[in-house]
Amino acid sequence: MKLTRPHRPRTNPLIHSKPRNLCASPNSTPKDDDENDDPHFVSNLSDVVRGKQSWKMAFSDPFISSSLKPHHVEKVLIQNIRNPRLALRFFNFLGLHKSFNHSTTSFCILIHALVQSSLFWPATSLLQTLLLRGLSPNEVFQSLLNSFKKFNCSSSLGFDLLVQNYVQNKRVLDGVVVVRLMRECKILPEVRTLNALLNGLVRSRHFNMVLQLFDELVNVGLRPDAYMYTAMVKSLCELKDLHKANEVIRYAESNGCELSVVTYNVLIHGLCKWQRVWEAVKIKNLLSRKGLKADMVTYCTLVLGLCKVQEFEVGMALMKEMIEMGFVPSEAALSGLMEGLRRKGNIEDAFDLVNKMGEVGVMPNCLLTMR
DNA sequence: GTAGGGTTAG
Repeated sequence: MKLTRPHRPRTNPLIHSKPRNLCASPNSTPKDDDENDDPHFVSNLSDVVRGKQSWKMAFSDPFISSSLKPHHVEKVLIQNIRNPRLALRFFNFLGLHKSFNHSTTSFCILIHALVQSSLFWPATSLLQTLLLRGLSPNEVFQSLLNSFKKFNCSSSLGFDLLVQNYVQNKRVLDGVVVVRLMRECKILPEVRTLNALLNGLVRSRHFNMVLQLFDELVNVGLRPDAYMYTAMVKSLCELKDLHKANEVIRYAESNGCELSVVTYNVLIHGLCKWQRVWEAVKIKNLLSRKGLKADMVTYCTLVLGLCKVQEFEVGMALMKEMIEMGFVPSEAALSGLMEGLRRKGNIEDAFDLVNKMGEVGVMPNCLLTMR
């Protein structure tokens, strides 16, 4: 239902302060308009936004609605930047109820303002809407940067949100573009943001990109954490640069970074993948010296790695060790080993394993193949 | 938020 026109329309403060350049050609850029604008119009807009009266009422005059331009809104947002919730409500009011076509600048001002107040969810949501406009990562970054500089923002998390958004939408390479632009402007992403990006790159098998990005950021002072080192080790392993993978771990250790068993498991898996199982076993044996313990993944990875090079007896020994330590082997490791033992005709060990498993209540599916 | 098990995007 449409609200009726106010009884005293002349009290609408906006009506008295319409911008002078109503007849400006539609092609004139907002920048040209800026200088000529009646400043009262914008400040009255701000008053209305902050005031108690109904926005619907104040903006019901079609003349006002039609003379309101994105650069006016930008100014109102800036004047209310300390109150991002209010600014957002106004922004949404215009967008939802007036179908107002906001400028990219308005989006960026609000995104930064919301982030400064830790209002990340609405900031992300705004960013998503902005990205629907199909801007290039370069364009979005430049717009964010302009407002970032203009308002002397204390937090650069708006840029992080952009990178995170690209990662979530599987646009990892666009995320890389943004991180590189950030670096050029001496803005460092959060370690968590970067880790999300690096893991996205690993998932999409852009391993060389992981190495490059890591170097670029460490060179400008970023301090990697265990997660970041793990992504590096994984990438190096996939690229078969096992020596460098080892070096990265040594480097992390010498820098006092507390690695978990996961990083070592990644290296162990890499070594197994390239048939360097004995080195992998060595890594596992050195874990206790670092205050770490081999876990299920360590053992299963090694057992499968040993099967790959037909070392079923050693695989069997490790399997026993892991069962003794109370781990229940994965179906994959179990089946791999059983199948190998069976093929080699080592039925004895195979049945030994079946009995051991019976004791802990696990029966491998592959028993069906052992008839 | 990082790891293993045949598994990979665009």
